[in-house]
Amino acid sequence: MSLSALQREHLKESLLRAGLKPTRQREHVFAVLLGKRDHPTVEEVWQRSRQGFEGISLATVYNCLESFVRSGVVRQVNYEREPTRYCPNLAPHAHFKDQSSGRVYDIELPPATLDMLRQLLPSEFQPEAIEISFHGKRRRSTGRAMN
Amino acid sequence: MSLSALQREHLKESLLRAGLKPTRQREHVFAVLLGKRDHPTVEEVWQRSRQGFEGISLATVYNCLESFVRSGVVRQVNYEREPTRYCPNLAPHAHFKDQSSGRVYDIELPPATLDMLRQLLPSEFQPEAIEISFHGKRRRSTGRAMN
DNA sequence: TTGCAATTTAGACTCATTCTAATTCCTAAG
DNA sequence: CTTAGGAATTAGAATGAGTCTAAATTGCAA
Repeated sequence: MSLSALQREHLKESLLRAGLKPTRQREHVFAVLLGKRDHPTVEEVWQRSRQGFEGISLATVYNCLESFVRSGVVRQVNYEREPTRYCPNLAPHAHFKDQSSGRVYDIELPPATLDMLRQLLPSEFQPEAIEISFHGKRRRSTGRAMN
Repeated sequence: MSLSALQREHLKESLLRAGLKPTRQREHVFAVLLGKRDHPTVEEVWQRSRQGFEGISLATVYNCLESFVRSGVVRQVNYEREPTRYCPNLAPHAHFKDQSSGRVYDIELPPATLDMLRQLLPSEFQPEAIEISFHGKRRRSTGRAMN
């Protein structure tokens, strides 16, 4: 439930590079985010953060998450107009939302796929981000558990 | 600014298939949507609809747009948490949002691309929709105007 | 120590969207 | 031509995720 030295260092550097300070709250919220590989909403991050950080405020959790996004250590995930979710997986990936459970899964994305998508753009479009999201149903798996 | 017989028929059928009624308001709002090939917000659709339909209410515009989405004649486009936009282009396509102007462009999507994306999913995931959105900057074009 | 700028905080506020309850509209039956 | 009933429309209230504000706190550097 707490950061490794490496993770702490990574966070610190990323924040500083963005002109932000590594604070107790930010370290704690980041640890919470890494502690469970799902895609929690702000509210969920807040609930989890309060265990281990007495009295941290919702506003602070909003601020922390925004600072993570600004410093590039976390991604935002939006589905329709539901509450924004946060994702500490930095590798390029898409998202799949299972409409029965509401859960969001990461789908690995080969670099070639991104390249191919970029090629679809007329040359005057310069993409800075590509977002790919599926939604549908997830059948009972035949293989082993995932996530 | 008004529907062709074909378009009117298409709308009517689609609504009926979804168990909804073709009404004056729905026809008008649909015509407004087809009348300009951009990606208007509800508020924008409302403003446009009031010219030509005295006193149509915002709630009705919300209802109409929802009925179009439910009957499959229009797509929703969401960027971050900005107001939802609506898109009458039914061909498979991605969206590109120009962060300087705020404008959203349609990017044509070859069927092969969608197939390739579907292949990335483990077999237990059954997608019903795939959404691809770019955002970035659009340079001064070297070619002819687009849209 | 002191000063200062960033951060945290509680609570007020915003605003897109949804809900509610009353009216209006259509259609089909009598 | 009425009438009944269900859907659609409407104005306005309610919701709720997210943002803003202003005051208190923190942590660092002079």
